Amino acid sequence: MTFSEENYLKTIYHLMAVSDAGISTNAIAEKMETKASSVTDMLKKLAEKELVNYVKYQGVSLTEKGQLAAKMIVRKHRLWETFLVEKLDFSWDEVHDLAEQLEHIKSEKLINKLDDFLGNPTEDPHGDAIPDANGRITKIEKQLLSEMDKNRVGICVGVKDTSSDFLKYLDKQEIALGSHIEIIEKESFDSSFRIRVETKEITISHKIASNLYIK
Amino acid sequence: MTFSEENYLKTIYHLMAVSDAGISTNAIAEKMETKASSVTDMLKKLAEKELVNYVKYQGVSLTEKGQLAAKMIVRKHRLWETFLVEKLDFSWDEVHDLAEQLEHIKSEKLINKLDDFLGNPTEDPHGDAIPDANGRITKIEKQLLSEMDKNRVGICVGVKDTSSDFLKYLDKQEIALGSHIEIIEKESFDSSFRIRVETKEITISHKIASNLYIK
DNA sequence: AAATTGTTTTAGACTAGACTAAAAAATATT
DNA sequence: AATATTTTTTAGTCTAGTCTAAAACAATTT
Repeated sequence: MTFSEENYLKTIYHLMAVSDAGISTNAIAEKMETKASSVTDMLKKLAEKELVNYVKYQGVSLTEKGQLAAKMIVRKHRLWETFLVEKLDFSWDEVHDLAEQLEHIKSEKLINKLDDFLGNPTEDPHGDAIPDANGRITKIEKQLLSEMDKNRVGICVGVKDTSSDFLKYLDKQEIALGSHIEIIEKESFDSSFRIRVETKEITISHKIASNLYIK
Repeated sequence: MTFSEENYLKTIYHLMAVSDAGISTNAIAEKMETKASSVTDMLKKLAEKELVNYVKYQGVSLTEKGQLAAKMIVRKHRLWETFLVEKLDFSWDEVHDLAEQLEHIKSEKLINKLDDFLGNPTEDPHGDAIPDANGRITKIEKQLLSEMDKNRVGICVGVKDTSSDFLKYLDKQEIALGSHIEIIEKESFDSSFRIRVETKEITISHKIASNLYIK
């Protein structure tokens, strides 16, 4: 499988996680910052290889085979991210682009050894689940902070947006995975939140709250 | 720089280490298992980028810029090999192909952090020197076992041939980097060697002896 | 020095993956 | 239901890197 094929599979996989319906050509094109015509070409190729179900004008979905392949790419991506943060001391906002490269290294043995080396983690540094060698995923029950009620408490277990900007903002506010969070007040006017992070009280916007997962 | 460009640079670098004369198109083609015409095309491209000195029909050599680029690729290759053996517990005959992939990951920061993580090694698992971040190489004074006299003793510090077959042979004979070697006898008829490896006495062919570096 | 042999380059073709522009199909609007 | 708009596909072009076959050059032999 080529780099490009792998990137398409991964993108379709991520889009399918959001909406189960057939994924549109345009949605893929937008996410990959490419043109719809390029997507169509690739979809034909992937369909030829039985990695996607593709019917002209009706979008695609992954086949079983495609889904497994995609999960293996996600597995690699998240294991490498974990390696970079845990072992090489990168910060969580730096690792995405590197993992985008590393996820294409071809070797099952390597990734399984890396998995062992890291102690078979089930989550990456952003709180996302790492599929195991068989593609199985340990679901984490989590909730968006924005959907929680006043006075609820919990632990920050993940982020929805993983953009560098957002992650840097969290660092600045000293919000990290594992941080203890308590909802002190919800401001109905602008939907902002007054929360306590460990011992510190801060105000965060609705946008921030809707990108933080709490358990 | 593309993968392909990097592979050409690396190949030229390795060939230059053997003979300082201009490297021939054919030599490159053979080493890379490609055709001479493909090599010519690429040499033009590399010359355009001022990575090689190329004059039609007269072979190539690396420019300063090309040499540094090549060293950085070798640096990455050897650091990844070291990582695979030291941290992930691969054997020394398994790591080459993987490192061929990993050496193309683009990030200075990553490779420097990896270097630190490994404790800034100066040699890889085959005893080859690892260039530092500036391209500087710590020369190891070493000698081919085949060029040493009777009764000399030393430590195995490297291998010339790094093929999987050869390395597996060494494992079988329990010859490793750091092994204590003593030359007991040189057989003039077939140039074979009777040597002691640690406490064990064995006979090795001239071919084996001429691929082992001793200090 | 001419002829033969071997090496290197050129010319032209191919593939993967991307693109633009135009055509076709699907969806939305009146 | 007919039209307008949007989405998707097709057709054709481009680039990087490879290839084959033929031509040009270099080296060797006679």
